[in-house]
This record gives sequence, structure tokens and C-alpha cells, in this order.
Amino acid sequence: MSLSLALEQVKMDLNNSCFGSICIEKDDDELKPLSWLQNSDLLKDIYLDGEDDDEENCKENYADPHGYYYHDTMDPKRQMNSKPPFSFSCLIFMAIEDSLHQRLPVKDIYHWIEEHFPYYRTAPAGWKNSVRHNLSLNKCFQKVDKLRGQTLGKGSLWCVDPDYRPNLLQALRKTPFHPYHHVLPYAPHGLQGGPLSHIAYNPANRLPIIQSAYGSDVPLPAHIHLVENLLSGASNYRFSSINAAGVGTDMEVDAAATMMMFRTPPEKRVEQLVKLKREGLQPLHSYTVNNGAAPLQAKPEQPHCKATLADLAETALCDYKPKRASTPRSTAALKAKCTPSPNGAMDHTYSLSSTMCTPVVIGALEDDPVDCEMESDGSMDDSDSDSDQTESKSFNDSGVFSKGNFNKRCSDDSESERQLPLKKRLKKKPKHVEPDLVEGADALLNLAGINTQDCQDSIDNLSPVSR
DNA sequence: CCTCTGATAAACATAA
DNA sequence: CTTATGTTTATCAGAG
Repeated sequence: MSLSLALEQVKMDLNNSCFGSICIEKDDDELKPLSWLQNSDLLKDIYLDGEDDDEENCKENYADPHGYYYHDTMDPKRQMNSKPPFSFSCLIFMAIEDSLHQRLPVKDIYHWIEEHFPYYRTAPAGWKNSVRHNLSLNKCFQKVDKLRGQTLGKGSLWCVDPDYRPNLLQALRKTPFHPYHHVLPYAPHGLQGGPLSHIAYNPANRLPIIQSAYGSDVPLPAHIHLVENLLSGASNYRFSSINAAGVGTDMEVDAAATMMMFRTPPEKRVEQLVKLKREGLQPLHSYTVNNGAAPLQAKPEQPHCKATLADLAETALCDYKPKRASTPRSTAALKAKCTPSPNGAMDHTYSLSSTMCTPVVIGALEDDPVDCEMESDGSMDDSDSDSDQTESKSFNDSGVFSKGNFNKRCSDDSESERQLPLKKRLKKKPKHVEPDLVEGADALLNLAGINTQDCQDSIDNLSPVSR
């Protein structure tokens, strides 16, 4: 499809340009010093402002026939010159949250920051001192003893004090334009690569860069954010996603499938997932993105059918008007729309009908227990981060006591929580689902022809499969 | 003005 | 010994 071609073209162009080595092959983390200095120097003046020509450039290079614009993460020249709006505590927080076990040595925190915010690759040297200063002074961060026999070199691991996590979230939410605005509480934990892997901030136009997520059965913040913006009709966001093969995929597929999951209460998501998979749907499953990051999970080949969630979501997007009355249709009615794809050459794997398509193997629970664990983790850990302020400690948002008046805690009670067996965790308190988002998701799903109430009824009546 | 917050610099200690 | 890491103090700018 044209999006794929456009992205391929962009990729090729960049590969052939002087930025090829740094923007496409991100494995090559050590930028070639000379060329990099040259380039950044050359571009310093050109892109300092960067906004005037931004729109035109993007239209020219990234537009697709649907009128969506695709961000320019792959264009490092746009990311070089302006300082990100995040405080050091936010940067550290994101880095730690994005790690596999939510703990990182200082060195890796540096690396994460440089990787996600190229400004710091060429920033004055003092920022690393500031990072260390922040780690030491900020109560939100605590050192973790290394495991026995663990050889990490100097220093210890740093993690976020769970008690102070809500404060960091709040601080992050206050940051203008950050991609987790209002949605971070739903960020799942324990995902390989972490929920932030594919979110970046584009300092050139001060907009969040949203990319598709990867193998996970939970609504990732990026998706929810996307949904929010789709629902709100925001036009100043640019989306793209690229799968493992470097081919563009449809974000709206993610969005629609995400909504299906998102409007499901966390304690029912596993059942919902099973049900959706029986229906031939795979919300947020088996997705990979590039952004240079190592592919985490290959997108499996699936049978295709014509009426996909992508189509529905796209229709919904085109037709969506906030005041328009919804025209709910049942999922059964939708099945009638499904016909096998004549050429089987769809870009995506989400499908609607189990009658026309070979049913997708229910794999998330049996085949991929990690995903399910993560799902529950994501549901629990971040719940109530807004209302969790009851412990209200006397300090500011990011947890820094002023002028050295601080003392560090040394408990690790969150660890025991995370070690609970999946079943027990699943039985824990249900998470509150943001009413506005649910309503919005319902509206869009209804416009897409999915009767969410029917769907919910089905879920309610669905007998437990895997417990 | 004052206070608070975050950034920055720097001195120093310590561990690898 | 060198370097990376961690702690602490001081100063400054900006926001409220």
C-alpha cells in the first residue's frame, strides 16, 4: 500500500543521505564522531526554528492518501537542536520505567536519554552530572543492591520508589505535549523493551512522536494516546508505525483493537482477549516497530479477510463527528461484511470474522504466558496513580526535598507484590477505567459498527477458559 | 520581594 | 592510578 511505499522511500532516501548511518541503523549507537559533528554543525542554524517548513516537509515526504501525516523520528536533523522539555527526574523516570526490570545502572540511564533525546548526544558534558545529582538527591529514586554474582561494573542499579511513583507520574503529566499526558497510569510494566520504547519527543515541532507498539495484549500508552487524539479529532499529531520488515502498518488497526481491550475492565481483559481471538481478532498482538530498535516479536502470518478493524476504524475516523448519533450494529452483522481477500495481500493481520477466516489460535494465554502476566501487571501496578496520593508525603511532585533535607527509604515492598502468582494478581482489585475514554472508545467503536454493549454482554457470558 | 524548583557546577569520597 | 559512580554544597534563573 502507499503508506508502505512512502515509508520505504523515506527510509531509502535517508539511507542514501548523510544521515543514513545514524537514523536507520540504530544498532550503531556510537555515532561516527566526525560526520556527526559536521552534520549537527551544519544544520544547527537551519533547524533551530524548524517549525515553519516542518509542515510542508512532512506533507511532502510523509503524507499518505488518507491525509494522515507521519512523524519524522527517522530524521535526526530535526531532533538535534532543542532541549527536551522533560526535567531530569522525568528523564530518569522514563528511562527506568522503560527498562526490562524497571531498574538501571547510571550508565544505561545515560544511554536511554541519549537514545531517545538526541539533544543529549551533543549536549554539554554537565548533564550527566545532573543525572547523578538527581539520582542522589531525589527521593523518588533508590539504589537497588545488585544480585549476588551480578557483574555490572561500578555502581548499583537505580529504581523508582513505588511510593513516589505517582509523584513522578504527576510531574510527567505536567510536562507539555508529553506522550503520556493523561494516560500514563495505564502503562504496563514488565514488557520487554518497555512501554516507552517507541515513544519519542520531537523537539522540532514540540509534538510527541507516536509509534506503534509491539507484542502485547494490553493497551499501551501510545495506543491509548492515539485513540484519544483520534477521538478528539486532533490534527496536529503525526503517526507512523513500521513493522519488522520495515513496512508501514496501520495505526488505526491498533487503535481499534486497543479500544476493544481498553474498554474492557482490566479484570476481564484476559477473557476478552480469549473471546476476541476466537472471533479472529488480535488486539495489540504481535506487532513490531522499527525505530531502529531490535524487533521484539515477529508479526505472524495470518489469514486475511476483507472487512478488517482497520477498515472500520478508518471509516470511523473519516466519518467521526462528535455529535453524530451512533449507529450500533452487532458483531454478527459485521461478519456478513467479511469476504476473503482476493489477493491476500493485506498489510495487517487483524480480522473480523471467524466464519470467513481460519480462526486464530488462542495463543496469548497458553503460548505466551508472559503477555498475560504483563497484562495483569499493567493493570494493577499503575492503578490509582492519580488517587494514590493518600499517603501524601510532604514533598514536591518529583520528590525532591529542598536543600538536602531528605532521607532515603530502603524497602522493597513492591517486589513481593510483583511476585504474586498470576491468578492471585488477577483476583486483585479491579482498576478504574477512565470514563471519558471508555465513552469515547464506545463512540468510535459504535461508529465502526461494533456494538460495545453486545460485546460486553458476550464477555460477561463467556465462561472462563483458562482458569 | 520571597519561596520553591530545577539546572548547573564543583568538590570530594568511594568503588571497580 | 584512572575512571565511573555517588554525595553534598553552592549558586543561579525562572515561575508563582
